Amino acid sequence: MQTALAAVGLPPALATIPQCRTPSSPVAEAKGGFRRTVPAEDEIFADGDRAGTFYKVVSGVVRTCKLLSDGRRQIDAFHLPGDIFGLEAGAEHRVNAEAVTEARLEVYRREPRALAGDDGTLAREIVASMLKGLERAQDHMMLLGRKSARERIATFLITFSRRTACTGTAMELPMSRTDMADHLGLTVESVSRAVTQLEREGLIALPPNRRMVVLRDKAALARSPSDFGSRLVL
Amino acid sequence: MQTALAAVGLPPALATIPQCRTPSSPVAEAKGGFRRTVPAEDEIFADGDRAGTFYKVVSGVVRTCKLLSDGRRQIDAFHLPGDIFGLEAGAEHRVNAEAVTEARLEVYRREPRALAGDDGTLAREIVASMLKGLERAQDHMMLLGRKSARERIATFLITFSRRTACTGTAMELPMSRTDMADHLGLTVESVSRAVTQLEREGLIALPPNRRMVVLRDKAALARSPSDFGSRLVL
DNA sequence: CGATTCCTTGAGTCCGTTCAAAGCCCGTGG
DNA sequence: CCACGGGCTTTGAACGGACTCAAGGAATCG
Repeated sequence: MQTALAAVGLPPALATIPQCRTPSSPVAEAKGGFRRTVPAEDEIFADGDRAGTFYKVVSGVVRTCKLLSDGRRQIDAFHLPGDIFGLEAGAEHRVNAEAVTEARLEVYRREPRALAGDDGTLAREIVASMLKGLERAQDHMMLLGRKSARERIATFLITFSRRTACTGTAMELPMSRTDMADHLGLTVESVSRAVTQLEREGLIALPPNRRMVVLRDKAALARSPSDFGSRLVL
Repeated sequence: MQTALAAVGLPPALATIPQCRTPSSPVAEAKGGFRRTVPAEDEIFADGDRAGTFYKVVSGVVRTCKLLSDGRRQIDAFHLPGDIFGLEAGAEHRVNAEAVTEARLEVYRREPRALAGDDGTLAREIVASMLKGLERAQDHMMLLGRKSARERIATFLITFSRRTACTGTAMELPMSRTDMADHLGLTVESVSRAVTQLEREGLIALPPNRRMVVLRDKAALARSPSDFGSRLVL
């Protein structure tokens, strides 16, 4: 247990965190329910809601986003199975969360009581999730601030394929082009054009079903303009 | 102690974290040193370095950034006194950290030993810092993905004035225009033009010393295109 | 007081947007 | 089984905001 926490670089004692009940049954329970199933496109919580709970994705895909008063939208992240979202520093949520596909969620209460039970697994997950989220946010800020439309699509496809542990070349994109656009800081039209361009270049193939993509050359997609640092591949 | 942690919405038991020594003396110590002073523009750590330590800003300003192989740079955050930076999910740093101004830092070892001593204050700070960092990252992604140059500058000035708890209207910007550009996803020229535009509009004033700004109308600066959600001001 | 560096300004270009329309899936119902 | 309808996606043409390239100005430092 200690080693696990140490692995994410934080004190082993963190493992004592509990306070959030460990789910027991795989299906929804009476009292409040530890699980929740949300239909595609339904809201999970809204910006401004009291942040009394947070969630872990069991299956499906969730998006968290912010809106400006004039309707502009920024999807800050897509959450895949295993990901934790909805944790806030303050008392209220600061993003909207919606199901992209039908999603099964594990719900955790944020309140201080109910410490008992947990063996620290969840605590470790939470910390790891926060750090991972920050890391993804940093990468995404680089994408939003400095990459071209073509690079954004290429990076997105590669990143998503890695996150879904997609082994082959075919991959399903659960979200619409509009969602991709609002995640990548582009318009739908630009997304479409960039995707088409990658297809013409032979890096990807686009089956009739537009939610599918075939990554024909992952290496080329990944090596658009490489990052410096750790995994620098020269 | 428990209440403090609960305030950030995480289990009180987190407070038991320690593992990172609490600094004792306000000046540099022999063994490894708990404090470190870095001259302006000097590197603190680089992308790819082993992430054996993390830091808290005592005074001065620090920037963390990523680079692409072709030189494009994205500053993901400026860290002000009290902020914690350099915590990583993995074994290596994934950003570069440099001092913007001369900076005094508190250095914490990440290793699992040395649990003793801390009363949980640091643990709470770490968690709060991670959540705060994530929140700022979300806001910044909205800025990078969806806001115009003028809006980016306005948002940046307001956000920075709030973070520095700048009470009056005059504010010092410790970073160069280039740093602002690389933080806001713009070019230096665009930053300069947008700043000039805000001045012409009377929202700000620009003293001869270009590192200074006078926020003549914070309300107008803040209300560019307002966020929805929690603090919605209609 | 000169030199360097940073910041600003100008002119022209380009990428992504906007506006508009057509194409394609897919579900529905005849 | 196929025609129809609606939403999503793609494509086209023109526009515009930020970028690039290039110079000029201002402040700071030696």
